[in-house]
Amino acid sequence: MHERDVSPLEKPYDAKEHEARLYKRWEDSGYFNPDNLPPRHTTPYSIVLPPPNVTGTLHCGHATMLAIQDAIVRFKRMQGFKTLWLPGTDHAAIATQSKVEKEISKKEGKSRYDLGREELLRRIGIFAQESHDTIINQCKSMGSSLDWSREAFTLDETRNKAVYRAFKEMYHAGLIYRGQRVINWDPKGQTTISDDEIVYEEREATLYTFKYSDNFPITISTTRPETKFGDTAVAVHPDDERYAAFVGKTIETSFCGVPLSIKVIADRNVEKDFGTGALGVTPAHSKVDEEMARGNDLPFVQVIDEKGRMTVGGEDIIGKKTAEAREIVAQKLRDAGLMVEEKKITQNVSTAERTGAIIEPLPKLQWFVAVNKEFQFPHKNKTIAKQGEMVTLKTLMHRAVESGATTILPDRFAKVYEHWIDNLRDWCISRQIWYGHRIPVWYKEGEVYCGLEAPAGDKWTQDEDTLDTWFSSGTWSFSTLGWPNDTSDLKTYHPNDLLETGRDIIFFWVARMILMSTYLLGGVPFKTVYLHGLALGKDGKKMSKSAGTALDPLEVTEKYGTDALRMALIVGNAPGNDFRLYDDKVKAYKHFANKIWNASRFVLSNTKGAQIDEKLLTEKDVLTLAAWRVILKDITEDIEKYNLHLASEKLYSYFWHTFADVLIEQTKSRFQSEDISDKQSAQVLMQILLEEQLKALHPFMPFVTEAVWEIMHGDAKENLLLIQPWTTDF
RNA sequence: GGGCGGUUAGCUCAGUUGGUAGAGCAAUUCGUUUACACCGAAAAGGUCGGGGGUUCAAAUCCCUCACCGCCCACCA
Repeated sequence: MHERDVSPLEKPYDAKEHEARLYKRWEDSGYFNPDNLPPRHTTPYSIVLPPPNVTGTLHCGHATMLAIQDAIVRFKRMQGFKTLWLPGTDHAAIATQSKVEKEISKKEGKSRYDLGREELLRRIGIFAQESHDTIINQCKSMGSSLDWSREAFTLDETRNKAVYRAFKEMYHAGLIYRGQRVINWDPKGQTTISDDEIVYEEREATLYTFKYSDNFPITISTTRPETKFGDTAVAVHPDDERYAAFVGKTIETSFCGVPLSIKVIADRNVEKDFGTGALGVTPAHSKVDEEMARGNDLPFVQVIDEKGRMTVGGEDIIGKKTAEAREIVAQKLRDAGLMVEEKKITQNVSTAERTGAIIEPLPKLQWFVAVNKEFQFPHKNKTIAKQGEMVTLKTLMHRAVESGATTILPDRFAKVYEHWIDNLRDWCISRQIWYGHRIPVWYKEGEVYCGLEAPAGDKWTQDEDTLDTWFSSGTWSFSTLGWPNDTSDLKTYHPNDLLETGRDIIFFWVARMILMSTYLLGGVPFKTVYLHGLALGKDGKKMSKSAGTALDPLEVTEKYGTDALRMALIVGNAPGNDFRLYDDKVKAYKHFANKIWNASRFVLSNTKGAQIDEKLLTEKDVLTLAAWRVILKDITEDIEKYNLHLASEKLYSYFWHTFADVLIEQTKSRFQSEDISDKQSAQVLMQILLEEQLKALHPFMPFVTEAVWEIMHGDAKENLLLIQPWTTDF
């Protein structure tokens, strides 16, 4: 039996004295790795960490996910599950490259083209490694019980193989294709981006109403007159009698000195009441117009290049940026008496998430994932579809959730997910940046070959582009477990039991993981998706680094302790809802950590040498213990339903207001009592209650509870609170 | 335009299937009798956004309106 020394409890709880030390004890014990857990841990339970981007440091969003996931993982581990929480980081392609590029440009005035591919990648590699190290240490300081022996990186060798295999299988199935499409071009980042990487910003714009020229019978409206050099049609609503006589005709005209051949077409998407009810169709510079063009067999005329400069127009226009050209064109129209009206309107402008640049739709040859293409489901004995059944990727994504194989919490997000899939278009996966997985396709004189290495023979050149970072993170649930190799980890831990992540990346990531897993493995990637909300500042607005409203989680833990921050991130944070994080809230839980510490001191110093035997309990104390266990049962069920916000609050409330305020106060006289059996009973009761509460609190406040436990049970690794069995005597 | 969330004590938020309104923080009064002042006790504070309905009973279910926030679509 461990000889209890309560002297460390004499002063107030100081998180700094214990945290790094205890984390090391946990790590050294090996218990973060499920393979090392005691034999009672048989049934697997798995979570993968959403890999933080190697773009810098940990923010409150990371702290939130770490607090929630670690609480769940510690709970499951104590319950006796063979618990795996697998860590990793994300190379985050465009985010990382643009960050490094920005720095190089600022410090050295050089662009990526000055450095060249190899040198830029070398620099990014250094930056990524530094960020990685910082982030890993920060994850550890949050107390995260991650299995570091299985750490993964989206760009490491194993993940690289997985990405290649995914690409190859989809390529050969015709689900990845190369095609000429109007894509979202980011003129600042000089790359394509997917529809999901667009952020709409409301801005004021001028709606110009005019005619191309005097001989053209229809007046049109646009906010971008400079694109009209690329018009090949005018579209009107089929029921619009004003223009019915022109439909089907092609009119030769000109625009600011450039000849145009305009076909008048009818299309249901045109609003009769907007502007003049007629719209100039620019197939090369608008996705909507592109669709009309394909339906009506219209030619594409590109008039803007990748730098966002004009390639068509007069001397005074060619080479100008679009915004400048717009003014020149408008002035010409005014001068020629063609301008009918100029009106201010507010308009949603598409901007690039990462660079903030206004998106320029351009026709380009790019790689896409076909989400609507039918194919035969290739897997045997799967519940999501029958082998050979005709399905699309969309079908599979739908079925994952509709079938109940994956449950989304809170369930209202299931509707959001379904709606997104319905509207999904082919996913553009090629990027013109250098940091990332190079597209594994090789070309030679019209031949195309898909492979990691060039085929035998000379003159094969690899596709210059890299893959969208979400293509690789889409494989995360299984690439982290060793796929495409048939590993025992994959058999044991896939599908993951839980995916816990921010509600803002349900489309980017959750949906893509479902796509990849249902297609490549034939089943869902995880059984449950738990979406947490955003950590907001005290003002209720999104924290922003540039506005200085971002809380640095490490500064907060420095001040109040990690347990305090973890509690502040969990209590009152209902699934899916945004929540505010502020100093006072964290402070309240620092006080709670101290309360636990002091109450423990009282109990331990008054029960030295006393036995723990429930048979010694008086009738009344039996009832008190039973009342606690009713609450504990409730708490257990809350955690199992992932209602951590309820469980944590109940624990807080019981510990403080029942255990400390009532029971401890009562025992003060009982410990002095002449009635030996009553005194004994009080000692037994208080020890049991303390132990069971420490266990129950451990997932939420691992450090202070482990520190007390250590005083009670010594420092043998088998006695770590980390692996003590969850109380089940309800 | 479509959808979702929110509106509960001064502030920040809980409230699981309808059954007498809860917590933390702040503010008030009192209290340092050996766990803790990073404390305790007491009292105070709400017609649960407005209106209507269902019910013996509504913060909770239904309808409607208002305001705040978010997401999706993209009317040129």
